[in-house]
Amino acid sequence: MMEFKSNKGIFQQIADNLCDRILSGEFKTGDKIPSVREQAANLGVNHNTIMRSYMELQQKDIIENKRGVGFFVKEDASDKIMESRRNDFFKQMLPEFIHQVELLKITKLDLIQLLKKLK
Amino acid sequence: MMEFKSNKGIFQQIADNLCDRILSGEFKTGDKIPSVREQAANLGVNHNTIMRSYMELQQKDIIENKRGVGFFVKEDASDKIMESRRNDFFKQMLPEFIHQVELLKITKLDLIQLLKKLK
Amino acid sequence: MMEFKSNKGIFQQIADNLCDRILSGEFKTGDKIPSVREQAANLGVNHNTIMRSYMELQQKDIIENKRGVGFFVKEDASDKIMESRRNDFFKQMLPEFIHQVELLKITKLDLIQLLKKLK
Amino acid sequence: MMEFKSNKGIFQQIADNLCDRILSGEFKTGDKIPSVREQAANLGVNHNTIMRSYMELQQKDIIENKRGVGFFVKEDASDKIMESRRNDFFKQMLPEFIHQVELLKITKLDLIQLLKKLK
DNA sequence: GTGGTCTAGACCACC
DNA sequence: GTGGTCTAGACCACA
Repeated sequence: MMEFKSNKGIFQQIADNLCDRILSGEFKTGDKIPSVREQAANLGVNHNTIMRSYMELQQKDIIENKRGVGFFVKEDASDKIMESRRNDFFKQMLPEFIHQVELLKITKLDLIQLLKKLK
Repeated sequence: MMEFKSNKGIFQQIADNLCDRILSGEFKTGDKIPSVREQAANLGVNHNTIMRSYMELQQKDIIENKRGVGFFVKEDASDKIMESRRNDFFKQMLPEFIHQVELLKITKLDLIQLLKKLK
Repeated sequence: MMEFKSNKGIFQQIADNLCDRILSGEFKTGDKIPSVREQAANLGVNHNTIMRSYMELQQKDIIENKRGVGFFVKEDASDKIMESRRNDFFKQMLPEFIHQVELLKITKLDLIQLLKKLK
Repeated sequence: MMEFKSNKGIFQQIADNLCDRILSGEFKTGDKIPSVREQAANLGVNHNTIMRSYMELQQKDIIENKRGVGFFVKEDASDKIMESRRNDFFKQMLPEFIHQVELLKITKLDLIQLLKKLK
């Protein structure tokens, strides 16, 4: 089973979670990831939902399918994941973050203080 | 016209945008904001969508409706907006931001450099 | 209703068919194509199947979605379709064709005769 | 090892490949073809898949099984393959080919040029 | 056993 | 009204 947030699609969260596990080293290049239906059972989710996650990751060249055998982690999967996340961060999160900081009139110093504390 | 992001509802983005303009001082207490239909034409959006934005803001006590006349900015609107944004920022955005920074292995120094440049 | 071949996925055939109709000029840039559920009813197919067709075409930049309104033909859709088909032809069909011709020991002259007759 | 296309079954491609080699004269009437397990190792494929290829060819009277010894090329195998291919070519490939050529608006002259170059 | 596709039907957010 | 997601369950081809 797995807990799902309501703001993102379940299939997205499953894909993200798998990426996390690849980044953490749990799955490495060439490793077989859980089969669609096995994963569906694990997470208590319909197999179509898993399928969609896997298709998405396949399109992003993170996993590949060996017919009749299963899905496997592709070479450089970690790099691709990191790159994609970096992209999201710099193009979406960071600008919004800056925008909010400015609107809230949080000064540069305040912000740096804030970040120091929290890390 | 206005560009809309795909991750948030259009009505949300319109409401947010109006709040931004209130915070910036473009609209002050007692000012009339654009009529629903005018706004709809400006933004190239169905008027029902504008209506929903305005209703949302009315519920948050940021604007009020004078029937047959239009919507007007309420007293202390800026404060209410700021308070709500602060809340969102510290409870949602900041934690997520920190999380991403850590995942991407962006160092404290990198981050501070980044923020200095961009502001 | 629509007749489907068994060798290709239904969703593929539906996407292809829509492309054909774009190429034929039935749908032009900016036109709204039938809504997912309307199309589903038209073709006697589940709406998920139509959805998949449309998603595929959206990814290929042939159609786009206006939220809450429907799917619309994008600019240069015809060009993109033609390019994609050309690609398929030269990278898949033509080589296989040549291969078969050689195996069957059909001479250049025979072949040209054949093509002249049939066109 | 061998590269497999995704549009046809692997077992099909293996059978086709073997036929190609028979046509080319690499295997003649009475020759023993590679054993199932040897072939499986060569192609990096499950032996069941090879088995299915061989069964298919056996049914078409192209090879035969001598129990405990192996599979052997039958008499007139080449002729049977050729006949079957001719059939496929004229009933399926050629019409589709013509259809695509017309869709892509490739002129008769272009086509002939193309075929001259490639052969 | 593996993926892949399709259906029927539900529920949701958004316009 | 529009798309978008999910479920449950079925069926198929392929390895």
